[in-house]
Amino acid sequence: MTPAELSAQLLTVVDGALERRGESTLTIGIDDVLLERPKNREHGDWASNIAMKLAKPLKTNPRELALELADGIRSIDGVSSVDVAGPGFINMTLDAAAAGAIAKTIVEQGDEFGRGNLYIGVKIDLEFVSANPTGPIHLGGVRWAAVGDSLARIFTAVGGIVTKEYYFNDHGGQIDRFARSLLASYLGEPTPEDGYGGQYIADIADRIVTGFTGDLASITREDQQEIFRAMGTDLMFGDIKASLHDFGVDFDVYFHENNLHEGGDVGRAIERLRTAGHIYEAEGATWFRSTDFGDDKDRVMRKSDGGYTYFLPDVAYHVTKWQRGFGRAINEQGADHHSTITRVRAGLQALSLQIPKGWPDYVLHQMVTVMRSGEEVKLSKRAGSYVTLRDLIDEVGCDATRYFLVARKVDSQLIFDIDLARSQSNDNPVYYIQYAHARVCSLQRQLGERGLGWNRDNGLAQLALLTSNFEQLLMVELSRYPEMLDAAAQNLEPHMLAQYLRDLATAFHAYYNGEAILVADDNLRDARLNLCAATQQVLHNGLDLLGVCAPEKM
RNA sequence: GCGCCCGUAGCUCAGCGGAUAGAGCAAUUGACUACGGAUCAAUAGGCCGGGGGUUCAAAUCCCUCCGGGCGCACCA
Repeated sequence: MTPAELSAQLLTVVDGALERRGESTLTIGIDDVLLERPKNREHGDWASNIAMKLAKPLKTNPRELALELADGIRSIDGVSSVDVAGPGFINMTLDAAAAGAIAKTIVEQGDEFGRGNLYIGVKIDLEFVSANPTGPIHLGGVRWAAVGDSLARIFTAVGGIVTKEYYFNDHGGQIDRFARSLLASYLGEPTPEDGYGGQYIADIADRIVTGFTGDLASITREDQQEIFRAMGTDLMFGDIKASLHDFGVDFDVYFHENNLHEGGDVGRAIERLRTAGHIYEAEGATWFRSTDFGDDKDRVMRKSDGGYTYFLPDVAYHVTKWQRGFGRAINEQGADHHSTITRVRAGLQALSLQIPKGWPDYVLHQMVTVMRSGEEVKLSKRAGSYVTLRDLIDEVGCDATRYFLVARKVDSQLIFDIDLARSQSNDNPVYYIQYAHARVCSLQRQLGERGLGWNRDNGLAQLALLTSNFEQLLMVELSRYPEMLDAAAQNLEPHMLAQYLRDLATAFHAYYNGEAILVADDNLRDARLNLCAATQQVLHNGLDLLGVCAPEKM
């Protein structure tokens, strides 16, 4: 019996009770019949607070109503006992066969288990990382990469058609500063006042000098700077892409800001705003009257020097997303850019393109504090102090880094202690989860070595033998997987998956230590092996959505 | 000053309307000559930042104050 089936049955019982009371105005939907997993095992497999919710509108005592509903629930097939507890909770326990059915479902559905239809057919654009190619990708960007990529995988698992997109900012002041810094390094000049420092600048400059086929020394400084700009961003971007790839993160679309300028999107957007009367000239600049759309002050769109601020290209960029047919667009970005949200949405509204008001969605994540030797490392490209993705892959490892970064809620500031991550990487919960998976694999290997077999079909028929407390707890965890995945997708919170997998691994390790799996009794052994296989499958499916591997041996 | 986010065990974090607030690390103590101890079991550790409210029920929702982070550019 699946949670949804129980929920539907419960609804019928509640409807019956309402009918008996001649209550016709009160309609109860499937969502109102709240089923929850009690934290305490003594409260059964499932609990409902529906009696407490209905007591008031029905002008009755919650306990009385609960007792009445409990009578109806007792007759549901697969429910073995029902109790009323506390102020009116209805606690239900399933019989062993009904509970064991989850293992059968998982083994039969395999890789498909947990896939849902929450976002079936929905085209989703997920933009993340989008770091400027002015330096190596650092810890903040790695957090985006881990979270964004997992989110993309989760969306896909619940039916979404996902495009992972990277907005490549190869235009504007930051890039100029980067180019000037490279040039200065080449010429042996000190780093410009507002430029970037760090060893990587010298490295990139060297690579440009080596790679450039013409005679750098004989061209003008302007031309030199242009060379360093073009080749520098290419090299830097290549490095970023390569380290992300090694981290298991690849994008479907790399959108270059330059295309917006060259393709005329920016110009068209500004004309459309002008025609609609949303812009004005003042102090030599062109302004957007964003206060008409909820912003707290008007914004400059075109600077007095003729260049655009980032704002207009951003809006034009989102217009292309809309025009590319993404009913859902989600941008992941650092909390330090949160003020762009109002502006981008305001700009899109002003264009009158029938774009919904709350479009696009944002996932903001708080900043990462890096600790090393007990002290905070101030991250700064300019000062050249940072921890790069490459460092993390080399020193901590992909799986541990990904798990650590995705296991936290995005809106909590997190502290990344390099020494801890490196020296105690074995304490990372990811190994605990992977170990659970490897243990099941080991059991299956053991079978052969002991000359035992595993009759899967018999195991599926014997699931009612799984009656121990360990087994019951493990099955409860397993059955939570689909609903947990939906919740993670709905709330844009992949950390729920990371937490879940740890809980599942805990339930498995406890079982493994508490009961022998490879027992002499064929029926019991087959049934237990099926439960282990189900666990292995869910661990595998879940880890895959985190971009973490599920090893057979460790 | 205004806006967004966060204050939960010594540390890092879950829980976000339900029944005794959870986990990992750190501390203390145990476990089968073993299906891999990268494990398990147990003890100890909390006025869930303070104060008001809403509710049958608040760590969770609302208000307020106090702490911390991040924004508030003709930077991105």
